[in-house]
Amino acid sequence: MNPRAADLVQGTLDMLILKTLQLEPRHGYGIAQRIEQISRGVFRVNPGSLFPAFRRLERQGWIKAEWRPTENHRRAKYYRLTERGRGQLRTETAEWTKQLAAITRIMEAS
Amino acid sequence: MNPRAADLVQGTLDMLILKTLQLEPRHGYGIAQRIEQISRGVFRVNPGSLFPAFRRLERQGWIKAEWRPTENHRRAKYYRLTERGRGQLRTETAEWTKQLAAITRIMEAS
DNA sequence: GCTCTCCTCTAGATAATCAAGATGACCATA
DNA sequence: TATGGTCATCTTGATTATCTAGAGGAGAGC
Repeated sequence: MNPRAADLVQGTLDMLILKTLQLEPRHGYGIAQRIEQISRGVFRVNPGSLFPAFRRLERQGWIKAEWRPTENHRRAKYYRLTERGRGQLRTETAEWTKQLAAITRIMEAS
Repeated sequence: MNPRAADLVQGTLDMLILKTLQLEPRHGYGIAQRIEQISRGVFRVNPGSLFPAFRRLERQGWIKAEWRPTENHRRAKYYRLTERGRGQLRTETAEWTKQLAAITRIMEAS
């Protein structure tokens, strides 16, 4: 069996997607690629997780999709962060920081 | 509605339980209390998550249970970490560290 | 007797993820 | 023209960790 990429820490995918869109709109495939690259292969996001996440985030009004040609003259659906999406990113980042600190405290308790 | 304790980051409960047992055996209720205390109330582990986790960990041979009286002369099931459990704790800690670094890289990418 | 706290445990629902594809279009090469 | 690679979207079905919302028992204090 191949060395498998780690499963995503459940609950973080939405935050990672929003974060990935913070600077500029991207299409789904590009988002997955970016997460894989920056995580240095630790997270390999699978389409069966990615596309349901897009629908979730769209339904909440945090991202918006638009069909556009890519640089390679192919069609792709570009997602951009809405204003409410930026707010949500801040909220989720704060929550993550809090939980991270809590886990760290437990892991470092002597 | 009361300010609710944050949901556990999914996948970390097993690690937190093993960690809590690292120094000495504890009973289930005590484990939940300790996690809540050290996390300063961020995680409020609920029995419906806790006891299934115990069965999982026991089935894997990572913890072992034994009925014993508490300091208050009540019966309680004390769980202790097995040798294999200590190995598993090391493995999960390493994996968590790796994933944490990956998430941090994504969250800090400019 | 009564209630509070300690402590174990269960049933059912929810929801995020995974595995394993299908589909189609552009592009390079034979 | 045929073929195969890679870009790109999307689906179906299963798994599984968690949550909500309890039940139940037993000692302690009043």
